[in-house]
Amino acid sequence: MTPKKSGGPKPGGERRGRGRPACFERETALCAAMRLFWERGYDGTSFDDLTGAMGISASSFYNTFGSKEALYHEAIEAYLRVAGGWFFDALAREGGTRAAFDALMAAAAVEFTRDDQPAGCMISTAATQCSPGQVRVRDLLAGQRTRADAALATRLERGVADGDLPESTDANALAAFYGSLLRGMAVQARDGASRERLREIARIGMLAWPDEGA
Amino acid sequence: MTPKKSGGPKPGGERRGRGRPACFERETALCAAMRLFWERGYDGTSFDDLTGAMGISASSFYNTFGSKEALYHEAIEAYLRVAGGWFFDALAREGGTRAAFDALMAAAAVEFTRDDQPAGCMISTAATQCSPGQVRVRDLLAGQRTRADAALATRLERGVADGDLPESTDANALAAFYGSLLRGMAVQARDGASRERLREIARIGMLAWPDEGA
DNA sequence: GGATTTATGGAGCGATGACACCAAAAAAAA
DNA sequence: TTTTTTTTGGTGTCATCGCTCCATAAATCC
Repeated sequence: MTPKKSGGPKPGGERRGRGRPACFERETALCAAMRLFWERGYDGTSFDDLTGAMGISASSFYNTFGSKEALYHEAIEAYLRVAGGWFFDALAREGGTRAAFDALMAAAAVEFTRDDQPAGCMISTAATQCSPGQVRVRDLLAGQRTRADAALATRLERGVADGDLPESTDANALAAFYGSLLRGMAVQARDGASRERLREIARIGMLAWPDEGA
Repeated sequence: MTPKKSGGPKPGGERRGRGRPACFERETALCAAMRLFWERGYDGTSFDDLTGAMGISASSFYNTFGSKEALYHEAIEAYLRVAGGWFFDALAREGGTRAAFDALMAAAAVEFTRDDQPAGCMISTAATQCSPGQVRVRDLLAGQRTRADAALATRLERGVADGDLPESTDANALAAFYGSLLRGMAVQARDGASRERLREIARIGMLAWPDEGA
């Protein structure tokens, strides 16, 4: 255990161990799994599907990711990090609250219909119906959806505080409305709706924005 | 093979055959299957789950309904007939177009949160993500959703013709908006949202109704 | 180079999936 | 009662599921 390591002990996140190095990149494999889960859902994606798309063997899979369910957890995190950034970006953006939601809904129309990704949203439409054995996965997804709505509500509350919205605004109800609309748009996208059609839905959704006079 | 049939060949729909009568009612068993599919989805529901809930054996199942997929088709029809009537009733109701959609959205909030039924909608949230092997089921569901949106659009077009909506109204886009919102509400219901919360979402959705002045 | 450490491919496990078959049972018709 | 028709329970089949084990290959450290 003399500190004469070859290069550095752990230069960043890259592990420089002693044994044989892996012949795949963890992040790349994870993204492949994410796309597959996104496209097919949790139990629509089999072990063999996963190892095939990730380009690794069953044993590599198991001692790198632990289990299918653990991988799904990581895939969700990867989704939020890699493909779901637009959601949080729109909420964090400068400018008025209405402009933020306008941008959010417009971004959803674009992101749900990218031809380099599966249609719709990985989380919005996942595990809404499932067998008793997958109740943990369902609760995980339901929790993520609740958190998304909570993020919307937080932004709306800030809008009320900033004077962008009437004092009488029910931020939780309005957040639930926009959250519902986003999820419905995700289903439409999955069923093949065009970007323009989603953009229209988003535009109509903004007509429900609380009036100053309300 | 003498043509001396017993009495009447098929008096109505009630089959009075010669052999042993079934010890279960077809409709009752079908409804039990519908509820199970509604709660757990197509592949979240196993053969054994079904036969158990329906109270019949595997062979009775097979020669009464043909296959799991054929039963699912029948369950969808049963859903539309038994539990989905409110949708078409609201669209067919007397009065203005806006009142019809108001009633529709209010009914959705009620129907999605009945304690004598699974939460949400059997069709809205089903098979949005699935394996390649279940593409037929997915297309069936997507088709039903498309038909629902088409029904909304037809009613809206009538509204335009009746003068209830501005000539400039894009009926297809507006139908897609309300269709999306309904599906999002179904997801919320599945995640445990209360009837009052859904009622609020529906109310906000009606704020997007086209202005006469638009 | 030799020892050590780690990843890899492949075979195989028990469980469950949907479905199929068959002899026995039950009820109407003759 | 006998015949005919149909349902029924039980058992079996074949595929797939997620997962595990083990001998081997490939790197690093001494």
